[in-house]
Amino acid sequence: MRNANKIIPVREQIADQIRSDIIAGNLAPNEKLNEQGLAARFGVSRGPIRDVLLQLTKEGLLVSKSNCGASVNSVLAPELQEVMIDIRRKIEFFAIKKLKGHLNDEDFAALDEILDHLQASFDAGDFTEVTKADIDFHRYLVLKAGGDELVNLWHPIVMRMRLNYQRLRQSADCVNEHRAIADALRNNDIREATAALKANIR
Amino acid sequence: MRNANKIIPVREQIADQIRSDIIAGNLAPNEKLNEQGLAARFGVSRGPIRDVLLQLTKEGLLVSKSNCGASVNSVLAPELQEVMIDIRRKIEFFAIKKLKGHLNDEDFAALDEILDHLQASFDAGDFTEVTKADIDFHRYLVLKAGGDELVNLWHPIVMRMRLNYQRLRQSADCVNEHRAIADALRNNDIREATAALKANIR
DNA sequence: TCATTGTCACTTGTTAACAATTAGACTATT
DNA sequence: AATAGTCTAATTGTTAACAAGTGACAATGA
Repeated sequence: MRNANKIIPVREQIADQIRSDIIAGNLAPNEKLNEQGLAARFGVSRGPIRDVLLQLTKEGLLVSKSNCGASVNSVLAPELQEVMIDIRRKIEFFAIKKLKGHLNDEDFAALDEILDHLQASFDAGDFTEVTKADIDFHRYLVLKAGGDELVNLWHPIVMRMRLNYQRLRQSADCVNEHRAIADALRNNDIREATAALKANIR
Repeated sequence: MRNANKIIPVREQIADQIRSDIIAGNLAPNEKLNEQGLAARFGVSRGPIRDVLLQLTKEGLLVSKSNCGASVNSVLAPELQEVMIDIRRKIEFFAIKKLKGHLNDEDFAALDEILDHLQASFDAGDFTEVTKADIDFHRYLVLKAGGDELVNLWHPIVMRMRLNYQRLRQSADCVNEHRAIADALRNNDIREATAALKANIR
């Protein structure tokens, strides 16, 4: 049983919020982020804000030039996008291969919960939440297979990809694709799971 | 012609120094880093130090728990090490494929300079410098092919790999392997360059 | 007119003091 | 003696003031 009421540091909460804003499109590419503006918005001083901007810059969501502040990164060149997709597939293929036969009922319950949330968000038309649930689903598998270490490598890639197709492909297939992955995992059918993942990550 | 005397921000200099310390083994895995100790050492306040620790944590060199500080990360599980190698090869293969026919004399001069430095450092027995030159060589190609964007993805992986085989494989082959890569690129022989890279990245 | 220089508001970088949290030692109790 | 509880010192998290850098615009001079 994992810790139920986990504590989330201030800096993580702010980072999540800004990530959401970028995914939701509230912050357009090349838009500049003002430190004291953000500080006022979140009711903290500039210190933690600076921490967050540094983190998001390291993740590739922002770009920052010395003495000039941080702004939202623009889309990747198509060729780099391809490389990112390749790498992300490699990581997640590794994850499901490693997890074959090691997922228990608790894991599937957690995945189902995420899928339900995904479905509900999609029905409600809340595409920001759809994206978050989508990411949560994949993160669960990556975390289980490779721990924080692998998540730290994987996460920036996903966020960078998300930045690219802003809200382009939020079709109804999204839910089905993830259900297909979960079902294949439940059946221990790695070939099918890999195929489903490959179809989903693009 | 690119800017000759480029300015390096304080925070980058400190980060580089700490990275070197970790690579050189002056900072052992699990060793804790004290903020005000580092602040005193570099003659700055704790602010910039915190920035650096955050950065290095995002790079995977350090791990930090809330309110408990940062410490040097330990080695990767072998299976994750394999994944890292795969990903790094993917990135660098992409780089040389893209660079085929696009490297000019200036590029080769820069690579030769790095190789000379590598050779000299190896002869002098300065293995920390050898490692840096090694990384510089690869970084040059990755940067040229994919820009900062790709370097940002690639760099943490390399550093994380370095953390693993501390100073294990600093054989004389190191120089030769890199010369082989440079020569193959000069001859526009991608097959050979890829093979040489594959032999070098392991 | 055009280029150069100086000024000014604004933003980021840095610092030092303060608040909150932790780890370790010490004591008291069973 | 072992354990629980409390205290203290050390460390991290946060804040607000100060220093330094940037970009835009006006003034100056050829």
